[in-house]
Amino acid sequence: MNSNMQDGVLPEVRTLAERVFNQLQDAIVRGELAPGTKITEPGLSKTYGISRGPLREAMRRLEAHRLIERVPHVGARVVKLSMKELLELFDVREAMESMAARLAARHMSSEEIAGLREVLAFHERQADLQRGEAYYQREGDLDFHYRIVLGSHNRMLMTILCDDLYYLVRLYRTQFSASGSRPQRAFVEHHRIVDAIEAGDEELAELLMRRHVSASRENVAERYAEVLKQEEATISPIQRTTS
Amino acid sequence: MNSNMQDGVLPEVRTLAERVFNQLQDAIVRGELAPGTKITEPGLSKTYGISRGPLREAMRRLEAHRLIERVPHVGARVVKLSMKELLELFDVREAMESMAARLAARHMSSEEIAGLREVLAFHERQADLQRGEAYYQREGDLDFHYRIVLGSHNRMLMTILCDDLYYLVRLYRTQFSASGSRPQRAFVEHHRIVDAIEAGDEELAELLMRRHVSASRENVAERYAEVLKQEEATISPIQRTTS
DNA sequence: TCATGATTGATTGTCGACAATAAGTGATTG
DNA sequence: CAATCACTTATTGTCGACAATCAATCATGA
Repeated sequence: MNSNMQDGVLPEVRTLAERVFNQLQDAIVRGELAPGTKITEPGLSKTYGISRGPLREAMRRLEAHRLIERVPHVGARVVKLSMKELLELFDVREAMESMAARLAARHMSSEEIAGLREVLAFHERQADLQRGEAYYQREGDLDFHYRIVLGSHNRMLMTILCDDLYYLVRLYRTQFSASGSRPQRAFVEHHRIVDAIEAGDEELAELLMRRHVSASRENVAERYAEVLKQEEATISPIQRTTS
Repeated sequence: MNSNMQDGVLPEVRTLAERVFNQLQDAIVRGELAPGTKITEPGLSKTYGISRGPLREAMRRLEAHRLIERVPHVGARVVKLSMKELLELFDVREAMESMAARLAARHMSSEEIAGLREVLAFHERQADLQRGEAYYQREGDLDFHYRIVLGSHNRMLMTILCDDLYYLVRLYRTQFSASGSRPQRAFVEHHRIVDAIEAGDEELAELLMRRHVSASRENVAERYAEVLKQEEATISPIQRTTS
């Protein structure tokens, strides 16, 4: 079962601009185009073998998805998420995904819930096999959240979260090479959330999802504080002399 | 004091595409371009006196903001919000704006809070003068929400709400010619929310904002149910014969 | 030696024309 | 008479070229 669907229906790439948009999006999210890289239209135009017209169109869409940043008459560069912006992203996710969980508890069918349980079981099995390899766990986590958003049956929520924010989440994970967040605890939380959804307990589902995202945020913030403290102790003295 | 600021700083329209984007956005939101209207590139190109290049760029941005809908090789038309989509919009707003209120309670400076109070007072004075004229009340309501979102100091939240969703809200208000929602009660709720923010009570600010948006949603849903029931009783018999 | 100014180079913004696709119209056939 | 097919027409997708703008470099002067 293909759980990595794109916007519900596969988009049927019928135009050049769309194709190069997908290619660029992938390249950015996978880290092939490093954050901060300057994007020049003639450059990409040559590498992808198309004219600047459709390319500009693709870049406009990338800008709308916040994957690149443009300045008029100057150019575009791949976004470089700061930790501040990452924490902002978590706040938005906390708000939107907890609402998604509430709506999922209201609307999800028993088939959808069964599918959700399958996703959970599948990724736990994978996690058992390859300990330490956090990659699949991360993708699995995103799959789980993805499913619940779909279960909200709210198209606007789906668009904002799945089409916009999740690409940013994946981008962050490559940029910060963020290690998987609290594996076993996350699994337990996932199960509790599904339980609440299955019971149709909107309040609880919302609350649990909220805590889940919030805990993830705190985990990141904490790790960030450590890194910052270490830099404080090592780089700072050098910086003092050079400046 | 100009409370109708756009993205914090006025955008300094430096390019044709940007200018025509703003013009089109205004035309759509004000209802000059009726919902469902087909948009043709050569047509707009002539009316605005520019070539198709920047026009396509503007249309891409409109599409990203969900103000028009495009189908490859077919064309674009102005969005026509259904009641279902409107209720979806309210759910998203409930989630995002309650989070904004929480963050506003955490971060808003006393100057910002004072400004917020001014906005409230100003619009109440206006409402006293022109009873029945719901227009200013509606704009005032949006101003209030706008300010709180800015007070969250969360740029991602600001972008999603102020740059994307609020234009949809205004579009809805022209499409459904929605009458102002519960004037005096809304005013009371606004004051309570500001009180909570000023007290730094995150939980309460969030809860009150949530109820405020939710009540607004229920008001719309109720009104919609009435309209639906009336149509059921009048149009339906005719429809039965024609079909 | 440093600051300021003009110049050059490259990149973006804009335009008009051509090719490809889809919808509407009319004619033809079962 | 209805349905299907071909054709016409309009609209979108794509391309290459020109103009406007910005950044960097180099020269000039204090």
